[in-house]
Amino acid sequence: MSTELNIEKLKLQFAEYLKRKKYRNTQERYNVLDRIGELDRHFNADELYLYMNGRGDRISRATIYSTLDLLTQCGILMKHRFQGDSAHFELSSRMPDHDHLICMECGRIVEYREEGIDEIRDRVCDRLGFRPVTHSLQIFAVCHDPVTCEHNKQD
Amino acid sequence: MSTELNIEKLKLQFAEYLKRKKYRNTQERYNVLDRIGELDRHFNADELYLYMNGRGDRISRATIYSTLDLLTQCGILMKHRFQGDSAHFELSSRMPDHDHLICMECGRIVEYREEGIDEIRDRVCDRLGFRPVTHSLQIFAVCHDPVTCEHNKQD
DNA sequence: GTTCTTGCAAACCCTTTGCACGTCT
DNA sequence: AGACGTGCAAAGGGTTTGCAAGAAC
Repeated sequence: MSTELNIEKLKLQFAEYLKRKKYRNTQERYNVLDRIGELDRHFNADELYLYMNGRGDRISRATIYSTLDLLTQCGILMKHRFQGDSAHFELSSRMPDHDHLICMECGRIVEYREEGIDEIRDRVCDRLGFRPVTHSLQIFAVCHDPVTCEHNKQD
Repeated sequence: MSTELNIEKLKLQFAEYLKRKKYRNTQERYNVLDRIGELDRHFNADELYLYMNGRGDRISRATIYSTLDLLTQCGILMKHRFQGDSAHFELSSRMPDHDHLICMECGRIVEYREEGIDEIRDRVCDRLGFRPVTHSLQIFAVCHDPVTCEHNKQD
């Protein structure tokens, strides 16, 4: 829903970033952001590559990786390293300030927001002499109901 | 200090695990655990490989990876994926229930324990219908004092 | 003696890089 | 025109795997 609408704003934000850093406005870079908006979920570089080429865009992995890097640097994307091999990305604006629960049975990733995490983060940073930037609270858990769990693998 | 002493207990725990799973008691497996105890810090597979071969053990990377996997499965080791490429390991018993702060300037990893994280974890699991197993709260921050920070890179 | 584990090297996956061509400015 | 970005394929780093030799049972 709102994700679709936000993409235009994100493209403006991206354009500003490119301009500020003196990077060029290429069609590929904006295409990548468009397609990410269509996906509307966690993805890794190769999933995006396959999705884009599958739907007719002609884009290389090199460009995908390079653009994901730019989008992460300017804060539009969040880059996560969950258990597996590849890095996962998602739009920061999709669900701001959320964390992840990973089901140890089926690997499903559930997003949640919970009060109190920021306070803990700030307390720790204060105590150790750091300035907080961001955090990642990954909860590893198993479902109470195996049926719900097993059948809801993230696609 | 106490780490050294605990290694014998961990070896017993490892032996029990191997027996239960019908895996064999090999010298290499116990050697790996011994050397991890000596390291007494975060490490990745290759650091352990180099350390062991540097001090005279003859052991292959394949065995290192395989044994790290067993030690993780039986809970003796915790496996982390920080920002970089390789997985990091550490003894669970070295500092139970701690989390990590990663300095975004120099990559240093600071361990901390903070009240309230378990409560958040349990609250989230309760709400989402999961049984909590473990968690990992990574705080990304930058130091107030660049001097303190830059000069304390984790070796 | 049989089966599992090891060591080695090759294979593998994800990601980065070098180079020639194409595109933005 | 010049500089940067792209696509392709090859290289790179971390990890896994296939296979023959060796150790545990």
